[in-house]
Amino acid sequence: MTVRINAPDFNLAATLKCGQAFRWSRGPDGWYTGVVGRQVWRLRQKNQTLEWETTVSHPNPLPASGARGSSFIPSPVSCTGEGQGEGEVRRYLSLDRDLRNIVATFPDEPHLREAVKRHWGLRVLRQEPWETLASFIASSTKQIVQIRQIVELLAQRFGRAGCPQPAERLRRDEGIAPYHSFPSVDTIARAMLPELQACKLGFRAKYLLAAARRIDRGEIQLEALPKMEYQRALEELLKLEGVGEKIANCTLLFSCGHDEAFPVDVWMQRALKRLPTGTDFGPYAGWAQQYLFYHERNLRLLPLTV
DNA sequence: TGCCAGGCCTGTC
DNA sequence: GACAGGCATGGC
Repeated sequence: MTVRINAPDFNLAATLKCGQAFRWSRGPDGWYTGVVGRQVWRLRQKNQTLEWETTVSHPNPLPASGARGSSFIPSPVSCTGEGQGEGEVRRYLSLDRDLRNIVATFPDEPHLREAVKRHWGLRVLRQEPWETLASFIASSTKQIVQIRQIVELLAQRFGRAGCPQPAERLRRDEGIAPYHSFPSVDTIARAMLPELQACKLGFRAKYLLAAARRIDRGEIQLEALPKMEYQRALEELLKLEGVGEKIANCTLLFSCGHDEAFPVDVWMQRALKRLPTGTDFGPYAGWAQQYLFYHERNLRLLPLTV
């Protein structure tokens, strides 16, 4: 079943390709396929209408071959939107936010105006905090294509096998692997370092493992971050080895609703040189940042491949 | 083949 | 406090 959602002021492609999420792929039919939680989602935009399809996880999970932990296996008729509300999609894509009001708070600078104009409709996602944190721990001095590869390897090795869409389910019999959810905190916490290193994490493997173990022990409570003041939430994440301000701010912005979080990487350093020193980006600095980041990438003829 | 990548840690000054 | 070097690995 395809659910149709009214989505004004929204740009699906920019939102999924702008470097805040690593698990979305665009098919030749224009559908974007990704894994959100334990579901496979398909999204397609036609003007102001967003089309959404999803799977439903099986009520009695079975182990997946090669994957650690229990699996979620599709029921034979699972590839529908039945039982799912569009509210979940609207929340994930921040369609419940008023983009015009957000952009109205941006500083009136020509370069930022141009970035917003070119990529109008880009929205900051509300992803799952652990997946976001882990993905950005893996991102350190990695190209985005490599981050996507690492995240996929982690999911295949430690995640739960999920439901491919109908057409692909047919091809699965020909050797197409199923989709996998991102591995849980406790699954990574129980992993051995060489297992993580085998996912091409390199020196980042020890940081991911240490973070998972501390979170699993309850020393850092990710679920509390969205409710904390921004500065307090930042300090919590900075307690983790291998997590500096850049990774912490990515986590707070892309998964915890802290709109003021402002990650600065090498691309943002370049973008900021185009703006007056000390520019105040306001309460939605993170949203402005994401427009600037994506615009900078495109100016360098490096549109993010999804 | 060399440079660089959505960084961070550590040692040195 | 500022800065440089090291860290793993692969795309370009």
